[in-house]
Amino acid sequence: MKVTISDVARLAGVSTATVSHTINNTRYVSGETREKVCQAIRQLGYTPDASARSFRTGKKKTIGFIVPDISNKFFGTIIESAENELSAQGYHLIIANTKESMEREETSLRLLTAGLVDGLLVASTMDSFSRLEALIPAGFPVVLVDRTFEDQTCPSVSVSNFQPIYRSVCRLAARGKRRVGIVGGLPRLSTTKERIAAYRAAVADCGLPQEEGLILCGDSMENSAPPCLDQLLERGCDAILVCQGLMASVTIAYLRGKGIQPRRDLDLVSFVDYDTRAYEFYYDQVDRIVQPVEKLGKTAGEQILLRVERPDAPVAERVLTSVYRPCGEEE
Amino acid sequence: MKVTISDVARLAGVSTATVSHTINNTRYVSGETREKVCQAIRQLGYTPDASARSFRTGKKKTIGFIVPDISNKFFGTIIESAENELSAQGYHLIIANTKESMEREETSLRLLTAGLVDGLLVASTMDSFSRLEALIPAGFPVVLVDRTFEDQTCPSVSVSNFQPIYRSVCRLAARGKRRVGIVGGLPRLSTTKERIAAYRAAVADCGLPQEEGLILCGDSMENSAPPCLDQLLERGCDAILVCQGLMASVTIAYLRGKGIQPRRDLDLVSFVDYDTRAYEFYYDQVDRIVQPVEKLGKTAGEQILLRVERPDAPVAERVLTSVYRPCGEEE
DNA sequence: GTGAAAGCGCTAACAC
DNA sequence: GTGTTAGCGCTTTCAC
Repeated sequence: MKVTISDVARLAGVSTATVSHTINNTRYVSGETREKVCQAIRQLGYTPDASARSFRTGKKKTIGFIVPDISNKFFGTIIESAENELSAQGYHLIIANTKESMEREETSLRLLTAGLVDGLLVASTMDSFSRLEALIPAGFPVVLVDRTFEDQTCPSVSVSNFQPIYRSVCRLAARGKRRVGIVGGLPRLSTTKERIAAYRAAVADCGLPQEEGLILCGDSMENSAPPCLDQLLERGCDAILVCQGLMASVTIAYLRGKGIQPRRDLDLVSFVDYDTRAYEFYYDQVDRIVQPVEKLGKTAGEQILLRVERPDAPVAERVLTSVYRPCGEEE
Repeated sequence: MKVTISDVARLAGVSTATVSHTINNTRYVSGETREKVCQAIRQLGYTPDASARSFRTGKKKTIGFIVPDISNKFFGTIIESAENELSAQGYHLIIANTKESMEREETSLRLLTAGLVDGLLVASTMDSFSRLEALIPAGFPVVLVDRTFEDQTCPSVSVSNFQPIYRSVCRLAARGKRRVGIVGGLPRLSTTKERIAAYRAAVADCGLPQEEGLILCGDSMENSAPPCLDQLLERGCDAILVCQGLMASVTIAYLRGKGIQPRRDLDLVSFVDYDTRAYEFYYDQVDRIVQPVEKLGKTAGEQILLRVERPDAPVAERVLTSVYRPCGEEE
């Protein structure tokens, strides 16, 4: 049978209150008593039951993370560093994978907010904040990760998109490129929208042709890049921006399959999920936009814990900066 | 304030028992009563509290997964398909990342088995089964994933290693390669040991030189491949097997950086985490060993649910088969 | 066909 | 410095 706190109390000859307090260091216990209790605990092999405890206290010591695609290294890395942060504070991480489906996200939101977790990290695939908000109980701690909304009312941690994209287009123009195409992720996502906006601004400012046909979107999953690339090539692009790490890796391999070599045949700007540098193919032949992925996860972890512990803390929108690293330039 | 089952009962004018039974379909409730209850639930916006429920029933509807490296796509994919399987049955997934540290695995085991989850999936980094077993309460449902132990007493789901490695060495020998090197993962892991054993057998059977210096191990993380490769090249290898997906990706990029091209300069056999085919670099120039990654995750999910629901089911060791796909051969 | 009520194991007033 | 005890919200016997 299961060993309970009363078994320990009985064996140690004290009350359950004392046992509880010794375990949790929540009021003074004399050295002698403490010893008896620890002794009894060891002897019985007692472990406090986590679900009884969280039922009683209302604290689950668990954070949920709703992710669009766990098998994508970008999110894998974010999860990893968030988990680091959380486990250091004694919290656990529950994962829900949506595969970029709004329905799946709805289900997960409903499930996780029903007393399963203390707070929620969400890299949302929703097309509007209201749809998300509707599923979150009032006052429930939530932090948006990577993807934001213009009208959001909860804190977020994301990455700056404007500057690196804008700069990269300028540099392409300076190199004499004229037909610059762009491949975005899912059109409804803030990341995609911001990146395309930055591209539009730069194209206009640099005096490049503003053709809607050079702006294409995939679905943020890996297999969506090739059809976009085919179209852009057909439309005579001499440079292409790929705005998502996974799609960018596929791009390089796909172009190679067609005998197209970066730099020689086509200038490429690609988002990289993280900075492997030397071990990456053509790392010296494509302009790269490096996102602070680890930092994103770590900050997300910090922020959600902050909100869980102090729900009335001011709502912050943290924006981390990505780095633009043109090929051939070190550091 | 929080809405409880008694609030619903009061508003509907029935007992809490009836409310509970209506929600859970656990005994007959007349259409009329059911209607009143549902009405009240809707009106109050009631959601049963998950932690109260799991406290009461002892069922958490949650499975833990102890993983060596979430940011590795191999495990990301396994997690994804396991989560699919679990969420379809109304279960959640808690992740713990060990980063191949035995201490971290110990902590996670202790934490997760203390009433947090109904069962555990473990891709263990332990050097012995006994060390793992010592931390698992008797009768606690556990399924080992990917990595097994000779003396294990719990069920496992893993991948066959012998045949593809053996065949690949034979084929290298047939192509006239003589100095075949191998790069394994962490030496203590079953996967590494099995792969090296298969390599040894094949080398002996094919009459190739049996040199211990051609057998090198990394740490199963991505940056460990290059030093091994340098050594093998120095020792004059004309073919190399890389026994781990992540290390294999790095290998290809690393060799390119050194101007070494697969097939032309060096034959390469590499584990691939999953079968992207066309979108992969040099997919047509390296022999590949494709592991059934999705299947591994799915089966792991199925197996742990089986054990959670019927703890006395026979202990099965499921071994899935990897496919050996020599370059240039379709299908 | 439905209700009353006893807990699940723990924490935290409150009492001494 | 320690003990008593009332619940947390739910499920589930047992009774009618």
